[in-house]
Parts: sequence; C-alpha cells; structure tokens
Amino acid sequence: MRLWRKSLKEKIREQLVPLFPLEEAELELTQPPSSKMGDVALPFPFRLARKIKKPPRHIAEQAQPQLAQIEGLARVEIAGGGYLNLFLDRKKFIKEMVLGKTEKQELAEEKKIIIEHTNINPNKAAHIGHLRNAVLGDTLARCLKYKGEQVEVQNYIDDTGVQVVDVVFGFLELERKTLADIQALSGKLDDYCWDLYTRVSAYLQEHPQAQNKRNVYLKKIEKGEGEEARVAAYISREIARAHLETMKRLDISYDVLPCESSILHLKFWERAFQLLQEKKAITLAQEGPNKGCWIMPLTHRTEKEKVIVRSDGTVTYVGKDIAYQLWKLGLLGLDFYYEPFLQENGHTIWITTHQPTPHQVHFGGGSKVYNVIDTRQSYLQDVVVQGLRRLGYPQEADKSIHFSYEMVALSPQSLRELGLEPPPGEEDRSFYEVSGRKGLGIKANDFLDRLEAKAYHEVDQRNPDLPRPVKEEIAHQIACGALRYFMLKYTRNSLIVFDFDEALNFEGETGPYLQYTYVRIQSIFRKLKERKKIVVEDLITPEKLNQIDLSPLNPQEADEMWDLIYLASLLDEEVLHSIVTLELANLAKFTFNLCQKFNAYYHKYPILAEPEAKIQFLRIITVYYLQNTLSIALQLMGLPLPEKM
RNA sequence: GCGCCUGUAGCUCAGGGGAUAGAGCGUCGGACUCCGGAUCCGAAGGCCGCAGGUUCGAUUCCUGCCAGGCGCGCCA
Repeated sequence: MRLWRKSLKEKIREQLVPLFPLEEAELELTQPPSSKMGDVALPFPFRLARKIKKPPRHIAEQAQPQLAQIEGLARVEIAGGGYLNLFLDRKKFIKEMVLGKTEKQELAEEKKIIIEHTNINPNKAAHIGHLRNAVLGDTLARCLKYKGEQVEVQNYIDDTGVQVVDVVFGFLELERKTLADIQALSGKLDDYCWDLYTRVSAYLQEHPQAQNKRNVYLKKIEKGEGEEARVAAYISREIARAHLETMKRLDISYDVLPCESSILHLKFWERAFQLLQEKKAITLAQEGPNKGCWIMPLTHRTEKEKVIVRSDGTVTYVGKDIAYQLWKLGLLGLDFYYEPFLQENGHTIWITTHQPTPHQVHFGGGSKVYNVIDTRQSYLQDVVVQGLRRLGYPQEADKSIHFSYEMVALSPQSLRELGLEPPPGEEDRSFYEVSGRKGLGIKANDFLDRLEAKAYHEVDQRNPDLPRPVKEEIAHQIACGALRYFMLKYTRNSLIVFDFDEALNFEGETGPYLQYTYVRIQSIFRKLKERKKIVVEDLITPEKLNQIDLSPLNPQEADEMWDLIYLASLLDEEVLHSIVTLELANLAKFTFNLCQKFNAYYHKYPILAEPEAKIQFLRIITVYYLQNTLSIALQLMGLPLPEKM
C-alpha cells in the first residue's frame, strides 16, 4: 500500500537507465499470470528488443543482476521469452503493510472538486434509474475524498422546469385543488405525484389545446408569480425533501442544492449571455432554419449547430446549463444566497435562494467538475464544454467531466411483476426504458422496502434472538449494501436491464456477500477475545511484527497467505485507477475478488482451533490486515459494515 | 442519413497487443460433529459477431460489413 509500487518503479529506473535507452512509458509494471511466477512482472525487454536490436531474453539477462540489488526484492527471475519477474521480500512487505496507516491519502491534485449528481426532477418519486446516478456520484465522491481531494456535492433542483409545471397543472386544473388542499394531503407527496404526473402527461397528449394554458403556468412559475408559483415552490421543496429521505436510506448526502429558480431570479443566464456575446462564442443566425436564433457552431461533433437562444429571445436548457457550469467553475462572477434546507447527522444541506440571507457560506468555484448524467445527454454535455472552450477557458473545459453511464431499463419479466403493460407497439422488446411520463418504473423506496423485507427475513432466520430494532437496522444495512453493490458492479457502458431476481439476490457477487465476509472476520475476532482472551490489536505492534517468522508455515499456506496480503495491498492503486477511468466497477470487482480469495483462505486455515501459536499469529495478522482493507473498500462503496447479520 | 456505444460460456457481465480468456447466476456432483452453509471445493460449458489489415504475435489496435442500443428539438 502507500505507493510502494511507485517507489519500486523509481528504484528500477535508477538501475536500468545507465544500461538501456529506456523511456518512462516503456517501463511498465504488470502482473504475472500466476503469483507463483512472481509478484511483479517487467515486460520491457520485449519493447526494447526492437529498438536496440537485441533478443528480449538477452536484455533480460543483462538487467537481472542489477535489479536483484534493489532493496525489498527477494529475487529476480527470467521467464518466457524475456519477462523479468520480481519477487518481493515477504517479511518486510507484510510488516510494512500490516503496520501501515490506512487512513486518507494525501494525493490531492485539485483545489476543489465539484460533483453534481442525483438531479431528480422534483415532481415525482425517485426510481431505480435515479439510484444508479446517485450511487455512482456518491461513490466517486467517497473515492476522491479518500484520495485526499476536497469535494463538494451538488444536487441540482429544477424547480421551475416543465416537469414541475405539469404536476402543478394537474393539481390546479385537473384536480381543482388549492395549495391548502395539497398541503393537507395525507401520504407521501412524491408517490402521489408519481401517478398524477402520468395522468397529466396523458391528458396533455389527448388535449393539445391545453398546451397554451400550460405555457401560461410555465411563465408564471418562472417569474415566481401567483398561486401557480406558490404551489410549484411547495411541491418542489417537499419532493426534494422526499428524495433526500430516499437517498439517506443509501447513506447518500449532499452539500448544496442549487435551484433553477435562483438561477433565473439572480439572472445568471443574462450574465452568461453577455459573456458569450462578448467572446463571440455564439452568433446570431442570419439565415437558414435557425434564422433569428443565437446559435453555437459545433466543431467537434458533426451534429448541427446548437440553438442557445430562441428567436423569441428565451434561452434553451443548454444555455442555462452553460451559465450553471460557469458558476460551478467560478467563472460567472455571480453567486447565490444560501439557507439551510435540512440537517442530517449534524451535517447541513444548504439550498440556494435569490433573497439575501445572513449565512456566510459559499459554494461553487471548483477547479474540476464532474457531472454525473446518463449517456443520452452526452451531446448536450459536449455543447456545454465547447461553450467553455469558445469563451476562452480551455483548461476549465478539460476539467469539466461528463461522468456518463448507461441507463437502467426494465426487463419484460419485471414489467409483468409490476403489473404494467409494455407500451403499444413495443410488445416484444428485450428491455423497456423507464419513463416517469408513462409511469413505467420501479420506485426507489418500493424496491428498498422489498430488499429490507427480504433481508429482515434472512436475519431473523439466523439471529432470531436479536431485538427487533437491531434486526431491522441490520436488514437496512444489508438492503443498502445489496443495492449499492448492484449499481456499482456493472461498468458504465453497460445497460442495466433490471430484473428482480438478480437485484434481490444476496449470494454470489453481491453486496451482502461482501458484508458477510466482513461480519465473519468480526466474529472471529470476537471469539478470539471470548474464548482465548486474545485481543487482536495487542498483537499488531512493531516489536511483534519485527519478529515475523514465516518458516512454520508449509509452503502451500505461506503462498496463499502471501497472495492474499499482496492482493489486499493493491487496494489503493485500485481506487486511484477507478477514479482515473471513472470505472467504479473496478473497485467493486476488486473487493469481490478479495473477499472470494479470503473466504477460501479461512475456510481452509482455522484460526481459533490452531494449536501452534506461531502459525496462529500469522493467520491473525493476515485476517487483521484483510479486515482493515475490506472495511476501507466497503466504506468507499458505501456498503455498511454490520457487526452481525 | 450522421455521431456515440455495444457484440466474450445457456444467462448476466469482467478482462485485455503477448505466458493456460475469467467471474457470478443457472445446471450437475461434492464439503470439515466447522471460526457463521448469505460459505467453500469440483465438473460440464468459449472459432472473444463476421471478413480483411497492421504486428514476430490480435480476442484486444485499424478498416469494412452484419446485428442491437442510444443520440442528432427554437423540449427539459
């Protein structure tokens, strides 16, 4: 852990540079196919072979004695056609890893990183598609914080958009309700609106003439006028609160909720428009179909130019997004006012407002921004980034990252389970897109309830004597773990076709499997204390670890212990790699593999029952190190750590 | 039509210019009077979509084709 690999690489370079014309990129450290062949492989002889016209094997032979001198290496072997395989000094390495601090690293590269995720329209309940977004964003935030970055998490609330307008329209026009009626509604507003939104969508479909009236609503809500705006404000706040509740079940939280209403009232767009005109980032189309519109020419994409301001002078969605992105990067020269929205475990979630407040907090102004949005929006995200470029901010453009991922869709089977019909004309598709408009989707809370109910049943079978609230808490932890792991295990490009059987599974490659592994380690430690009066922490001291003696182990066990510790030590790199590639599935797979290997290990090598103290000690430090590593990995993915389950 | 993404075991998915292509699920067969069986072990199962090209070497890179998905609004 702790960048040992980097320092190893430097030492290797020192040894090799006098011998060979070796470029930085040519010195690559890889993994031999089997740990028996070595811990680290150097394939550079193959790359050099062509360059200096010598056979790889010959190069390897020349390098071998030099490399063998490096401190921390036990030996160096030549394998295959010219691989150099390095074996680490096991005793030294184990000691360093087990004693090594496993806290946050100090590798920050940015002043402040902003992650925008969740961004659910506040007009209906959250569904499973939103959960993928939130889990990815939250996990990225955790990984970046672990790396040492300062991270600010934003959740954008489109409280004046057409989706909210539709629901307001439904309440006032279709249901003839007043604000007071709405406030008096029993039950959860987000669930109520889930159905209402579907009805409104259908109504507007069937009554095109109602569009005009809806547009009046839109204008009033944007301007903040009348009952319409008051209802919109109430609904959007209430539903945003409901979304936060849902996300809290998954241990996901935020720092600030920027609202579109604030952006409108504080004239963020007007400022951005001014900047775009000044820098000639957008132009007024003189002819063609977009005549009279302000458009942005696109150079990277082959799609047509993008309209930013309509011929009637109103701004499009992308235009507002450019203004928002400028604010996030501290380039707009304007800021919101803020007030507390709610308290969660001592943490305040702030919301923006256009009225001055006494609170001296500030958000935005990041040096790097991740926008977690599904892949269908990549074209628009490209437009935003290109806007920055055309405004003369190439660095900021490079640091505006669209963290894109594929959507979550529903399998035909899951549709049937929900009692829903496929949309007309789409009866034999292999998956169905979630659609709030059509009411096609699985509500996040409903699914979490199902997970919790199943988890409770399992816990109850295994630990019937635990008090009910404890069992409920554990069930909650397992449900959270199951859901989060499920959302993380697929790579970003992979469309998740949601299937209840798969998502409700607790065996195999699942969150509960990982949690179970952790719980069993806890259980071993507990029993060591109870039955043998051994307190594991007391054994982990520099003095005791200096005396590590691997010789009592038979070679088979020594290798397996080594493999495990070595694999676990790669966690840090795995996290950094996951950040760079934005493939959090790497971390998920890594942790799963680690658990698998560990489960096999302790199945084979008992700890409590081991009579030989020296062997027991070695097994204990192995388990101790695994427990440490595993708890970090699970927390990075947001999987709770139950004591029992 | 144009752009982006995907095609790997029955299913769901990893991987990746080189040393025997890997998991989970499912199927079949096993496991210690055991530290938790939400576990572990084993078996069966693959022309890595097709065809060319680059390379000493391609499942991986390039091109073309085929198949599927998603985008391409003066909607958000």
